Amino acid sequence: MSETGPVSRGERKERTRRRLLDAALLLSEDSGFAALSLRQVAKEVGVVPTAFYRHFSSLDDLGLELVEESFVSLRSMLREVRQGSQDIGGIIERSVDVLVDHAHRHRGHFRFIARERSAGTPPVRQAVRHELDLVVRELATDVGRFAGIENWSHEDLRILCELIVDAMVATTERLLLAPESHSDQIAAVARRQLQMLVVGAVHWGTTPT
Amino acid sequence: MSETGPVSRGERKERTRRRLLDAALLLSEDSGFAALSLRQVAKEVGVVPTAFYRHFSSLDDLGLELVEESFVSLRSMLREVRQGSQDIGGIIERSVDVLVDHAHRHRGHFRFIARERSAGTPPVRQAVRHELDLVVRELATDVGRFAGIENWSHEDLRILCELIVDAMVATTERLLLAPESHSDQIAAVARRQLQMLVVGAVHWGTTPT
DNA sequence: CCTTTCAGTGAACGTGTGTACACCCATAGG
DNA sequence: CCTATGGGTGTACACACGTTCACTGAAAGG
Repeated sequence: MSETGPVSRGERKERTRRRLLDAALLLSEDSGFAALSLRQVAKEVGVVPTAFYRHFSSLDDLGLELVEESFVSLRSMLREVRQGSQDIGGIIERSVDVLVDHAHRHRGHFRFIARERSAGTPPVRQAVRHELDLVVRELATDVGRFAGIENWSHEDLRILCELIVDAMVATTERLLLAPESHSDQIAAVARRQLQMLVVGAVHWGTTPT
Repeated sequence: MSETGPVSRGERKERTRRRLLDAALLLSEDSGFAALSLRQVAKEVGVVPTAFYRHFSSLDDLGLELVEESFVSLRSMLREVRQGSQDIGGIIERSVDVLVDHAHRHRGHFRFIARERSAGTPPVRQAVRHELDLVVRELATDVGRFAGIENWSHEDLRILCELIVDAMVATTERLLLAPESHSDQIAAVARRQLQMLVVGAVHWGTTPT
């Protein structure tokens, strides 16, 4: 718990940069990144407004950095999900558990993605949507390995994964906007929704629509 | 096309009120409702800032009004969806067509719902989420009438409809953030996603998970 | 040791913000 | 016709905003 003071100049700079990023993430919780001011962020860090420019050329610049950071968190979650049991029931169980865990541990990042995907200043929004698109693709290659799915068209696979990602983003929002005591119930709903999606996928192509 | 000038005092007031609501909706397109100022809205309407208070006690007050308006649009869409063909394939086709149509005709309202559901000032966000919850419930009573579903638990029905609504909100965002020329492709994806969900629903309970 | 680098300072600018207040004057209503 | 109502105006305030500029002083580096 000892506050190890930074030593070198570079370390000091990095430290302030971090604090700016963290402050921006924290302050945008309430009303979103677009309703954020450079001066608020600087004040929160305890630094004069002009010092901000030593680290970022604009708030949007900082925002894009937050997008990258947030998706590092998101991808670390995906990695943790991948290394697990192989039967479908177990994967769903595990995935939702990991989602709940990561959503709370990286609350700021996950909330940021869910929020700025639709709101936020245009460049930030666009960056988030682009990254989410990549995540959908990655998920598609993972999901494509499952039994009974190998012969799906690339397109159908992407469509299914888009559905999954949208549902999980919505779940994340619910998790982070409700009191933490509701987490178990929200997780139970998410599990059931994934199960429904899996049932749909398993019977896809075998059922006349 | 004739600009019928208002006559009575009440009509004049209502007209200005409308213009304020419309201006707020328009200006919040870019960066969201939370990043909006009273003065911007007043200037857009061509009225002095203090005149705003003759109609709303605060921006949030106006925002809550926009929530109500937006869900009037949303519900008019649901009504239009309901009065249609009865076979499942037809319903999906019709639903997506109506969604695309309404999303473009009431662009502001639909974008507002999708955006402020996760961003936006807390009271507005909360109002949108509450209304969406009601819509999920309404949809559940509709969907519950279908063959092969009558014996579902109330809970499973709600969970399925939450999935559907989340998917359709995500679709709406895609529709309104992409150029209108992509609408057909996005609609095709939405149809396929609804089909997958229906397949899942039809086989729900008959498949061991 | 002496110079250079550079994260952070502090004052200043023009502009935008919410809100208070006294005012105007066309319409509504007796 | 004469009064009262109430949208809308104009001015004013204290404060927040982004950005500029010249500056300081401690660490880096030859």
